Amino acid sequence: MAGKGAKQLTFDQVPLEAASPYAAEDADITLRLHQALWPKLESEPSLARLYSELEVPLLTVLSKIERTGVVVDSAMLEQQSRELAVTMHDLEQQAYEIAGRTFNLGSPKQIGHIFFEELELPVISKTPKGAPSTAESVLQELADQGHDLPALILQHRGLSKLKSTYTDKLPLMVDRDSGRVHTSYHQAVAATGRLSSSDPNLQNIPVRSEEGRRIRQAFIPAPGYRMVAADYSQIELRIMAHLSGDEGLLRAFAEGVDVHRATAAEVFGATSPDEVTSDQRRSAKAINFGLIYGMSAFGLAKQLGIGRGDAQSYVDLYFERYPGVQAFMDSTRLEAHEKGYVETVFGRRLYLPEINSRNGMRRAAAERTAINAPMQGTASDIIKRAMLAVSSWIEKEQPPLRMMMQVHDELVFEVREEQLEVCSAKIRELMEGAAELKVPLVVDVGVGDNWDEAH
DNA sequence: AACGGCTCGC
DNA sequence: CTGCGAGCCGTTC
Repeated sequence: MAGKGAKQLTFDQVPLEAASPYAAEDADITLRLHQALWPKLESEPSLARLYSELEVPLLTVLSKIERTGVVVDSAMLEQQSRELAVTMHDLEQQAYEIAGRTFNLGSPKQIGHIFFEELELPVISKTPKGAPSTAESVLQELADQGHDLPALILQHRGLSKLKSTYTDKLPLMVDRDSGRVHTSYHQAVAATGRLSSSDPNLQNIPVRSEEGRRIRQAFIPAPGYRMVAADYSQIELRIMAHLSGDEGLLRAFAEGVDVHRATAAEVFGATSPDEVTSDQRRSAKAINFGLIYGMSAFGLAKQLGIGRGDAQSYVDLYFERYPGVQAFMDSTRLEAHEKGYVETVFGRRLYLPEINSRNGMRRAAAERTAINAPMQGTASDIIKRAMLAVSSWIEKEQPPLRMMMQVHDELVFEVREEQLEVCSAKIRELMEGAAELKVPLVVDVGVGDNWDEAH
């Protein structure tokens, strides 16, 4: 969208809109893109195809999604802002009482001074610059030790984030003409091939906390429509199964079992998945996610709040049970070192200039990226293919719906009530068929009167 | 304006 | 010492 304020857009973020007042400008940008990129792509067939058959067609689809926008109930958010202000003021007064003076609850520096100088609380960890950290995990630990002030600040921070970023800001971003909010999607920002979203970012709307989900309740369909959210189930783990070819993991997905539960049964030696405790499942889930991110045993220990030795034995046991995953990780690292890049299933490349760095930290970071990028990037390729398929169907059949948002593994639509069933089924079919992997792709489709309910 | 610290999402 | 983003506020220059 034109007319942004102070914030500077990078070249990659310049929104392209077909059939807009900027059509001539857009055509010029597209031409310059071709001139800049094509010479680097044409010699490599997979890159050339990703560009001309995926990214370029997607441009038009994204442009339409941006222009469509989504209805946000401003009155509901403004009411939430007022309620948050009251609660936050309450928390502030309580905090001043405990601290014995007033201070800015939004200032990590002032909090650090009060905690570690005045109240002499223990320093749990430090920021990269050496200051005592007051991050969420630190406040949580201090709160668990029975300190009241960290608990208050924790609560205050959560509410402050919701208010300043979402409930205050989103109503200001509703377009006067359309009455909807219109994000911008960027195709060439994230190194892995993901889209990013800004002004407003619709890819980080809260969902995990109860208060957060109230914000999603303000995202509503147009009158006569219902909200439909379709998201890929465990897509990155499925891609890990595909890329590694690990038999145990392939079998788990082929049988359609709860994969975290299956992992827990394997790693913790339960005789059947039914015996897995909720704690074991939670640990297995952390291991699975950690693998996708290239996490070390140290990181897993921190995540689970267990000893380093215990975490290492979990990881060892995991690789013993899923040897294909171990081999995949090793060969991915090797490939990254030898070629200087890694690839997705569709041949999208991520170059890793620091993979052979003499700086151990940088090299390790590049190795983690090498592990993660093929999975994150393949998932991005797949949902982009799905968006093209859905878009082609929309153009051909003109179903009564609008594609409104993409959130990495999820597509959100508003669909006329009369055609809800048939449209949902078609969306599921097109998304599940967007790629043929060694495991099935599974899409969960939810329907509701707002984005929260559709999950 | 730039940066650090933090927190929201997948 | 787990990957990829956007964006807020406070602080510093």
